Amino acid sequence: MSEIKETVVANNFIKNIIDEDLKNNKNDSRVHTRFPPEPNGYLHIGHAKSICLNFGLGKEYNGITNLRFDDTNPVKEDVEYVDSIMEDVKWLGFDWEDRLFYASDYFDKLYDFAIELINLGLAYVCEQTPEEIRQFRGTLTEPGKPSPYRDRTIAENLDLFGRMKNGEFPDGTKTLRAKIDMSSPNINMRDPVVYRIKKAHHHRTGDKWCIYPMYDYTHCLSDMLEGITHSICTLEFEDHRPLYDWFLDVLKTPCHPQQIEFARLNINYTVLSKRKLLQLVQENFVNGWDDPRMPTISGFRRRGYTPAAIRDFADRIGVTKGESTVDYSVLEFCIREDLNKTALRAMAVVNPLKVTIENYPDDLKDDILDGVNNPENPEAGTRKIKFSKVIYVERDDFMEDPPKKFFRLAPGKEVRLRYAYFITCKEVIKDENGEVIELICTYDPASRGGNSPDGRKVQGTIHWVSAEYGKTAELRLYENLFLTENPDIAPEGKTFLDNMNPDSLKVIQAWVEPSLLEAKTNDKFQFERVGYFCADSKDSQPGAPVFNRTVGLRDSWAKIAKK
RNA sequence: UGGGAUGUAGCCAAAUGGUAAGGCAUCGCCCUUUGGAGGCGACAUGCGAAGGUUCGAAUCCUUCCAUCCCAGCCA
Repeated sequence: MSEIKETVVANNFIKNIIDEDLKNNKNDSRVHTRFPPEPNGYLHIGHAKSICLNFGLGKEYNGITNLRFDDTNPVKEDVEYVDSIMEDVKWLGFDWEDRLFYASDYFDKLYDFAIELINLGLAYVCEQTPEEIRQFRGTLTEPGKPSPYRDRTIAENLDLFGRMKNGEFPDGTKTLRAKIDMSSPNINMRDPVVYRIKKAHHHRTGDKWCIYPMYDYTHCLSDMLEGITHSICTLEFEDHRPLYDWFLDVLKTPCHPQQIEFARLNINYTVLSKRKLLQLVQENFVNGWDDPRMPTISGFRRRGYTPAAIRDFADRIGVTKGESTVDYSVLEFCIREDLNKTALRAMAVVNPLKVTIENYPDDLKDDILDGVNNPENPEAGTRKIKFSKVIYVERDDFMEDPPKKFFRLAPGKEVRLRYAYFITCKEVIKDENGEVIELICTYDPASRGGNSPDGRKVQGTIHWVSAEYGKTAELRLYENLFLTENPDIAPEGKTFLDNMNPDSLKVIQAWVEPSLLEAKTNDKFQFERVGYFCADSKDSQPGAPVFNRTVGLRDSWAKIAKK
């Protein structure tokens, strides 16, 4: 039985904090985290980092982790997104058990806390327009000025807030604001808005509410209500922490979760911003959120990445407070490492060149050879592959005038056809344009299986597909979606869209071993010497799979050839 | 030019006053019926800079520099 390998996660500053808390018996030595996505888009690899962190901490410290949708802005949120988020978290291998929550579950309680805030004299109903609020807020270097509505009586505030809730006022005409400090150097503390009026239909609460609480107010209280001990978020919320703490300090609450911020993930050649990903989808630069070129979890899934590879990636990149950009090669390493051990091998010729073996008998049928399914795993067994007089080999595996270290086919050179025979190139046939269209070779019948009884060595082994028994299948060859390391850097007047790679998708017909036509959706293969491929989950038909290139194989010949 | 953070190799990232882990990438060599995989080796007299404290500093102190975030009724 093969155990799921749980890599020992490296230490990080958050674990150091938790270790310290545990030593001091803080939170009764409980560890309770949460993953709090807003359902306004699909999850991407950056969220995967956060999911692995939060659920990983829960698991490692014998604690628990909630899934909570931060759904306080109905105009941006949708059930399509909540469904996809749950699917993605599950697929990554994490389980929130019975702890699926929504911030909207707490709207009643949040409303009561707002009343408490008013009664404490710490919140007021403000009637400034958004523009006025902005002007009164001051700037980074100048303090703000108090709103003229700041000193209403508690009774008046209670009345007005109740009427806001009852829908008596149009959108945007009034807000509930916390009364904190208009001259704070931290702009978040300059009387932040706590509730706004939005007569919008909410995906869960329907039309029950027309006032919705803001993030800062909602998040800390939701954490508190769930008994979260460590509330982990990204760096941009660092400035919000004083506000997070303020609500919890001022209100009567049984516990006070600790907000800890870490740096969000960046990867070169990719864009990880929900806004930009949404734009790519809406403006049809890609074919949906799960387009295999997208850095979304669903995109990686469809591309052929595995949950284990993504978890491994999250472990390798670490967790810190320093902004950083991870090299894409780390991701590729993780998926290759996983697939190398698990993917079945097969042969596929991406760019075919016809080879006729002139001394192969015309009437020889059922020349059946054995191929190893996975050299990394003997239990994967072997398969039968039919050989024939005419085959296809990779066009790149032939050079008419090869350089010194080219170990493949060339006039007069002998190579091994994987699992089959040694062949020697005798003649090169060209069309009227001088294009090579066929090779005439001879084979050595004694080298059947790939070894010659006289012990002679060949330098190269190439893959092939029988022209008689092979089939064709659609391959989708993916490249990076962006051409530049940081797609966000664009000249004046240009945007990240101008940095897109026009060749990020190439669709070709390849010759494949016949058994590949029976591939099921999501089946993963290594096409030997080519790369890892996965049967597409959407466009494959029974008997007619479409293969997505997950990642190419490392290609050290390409490096030599470049020199 | 207010406030909050961060600087360790090409890219990530450990170190908690005791003499710079590890991974990716790169470069050698070995092995190989995948130019894959695997194995072995190389890769920071140096921790943003300059001063200082100390027997001893990436870690402590001072000053400086660079980068990121914040002025939504978004999260």
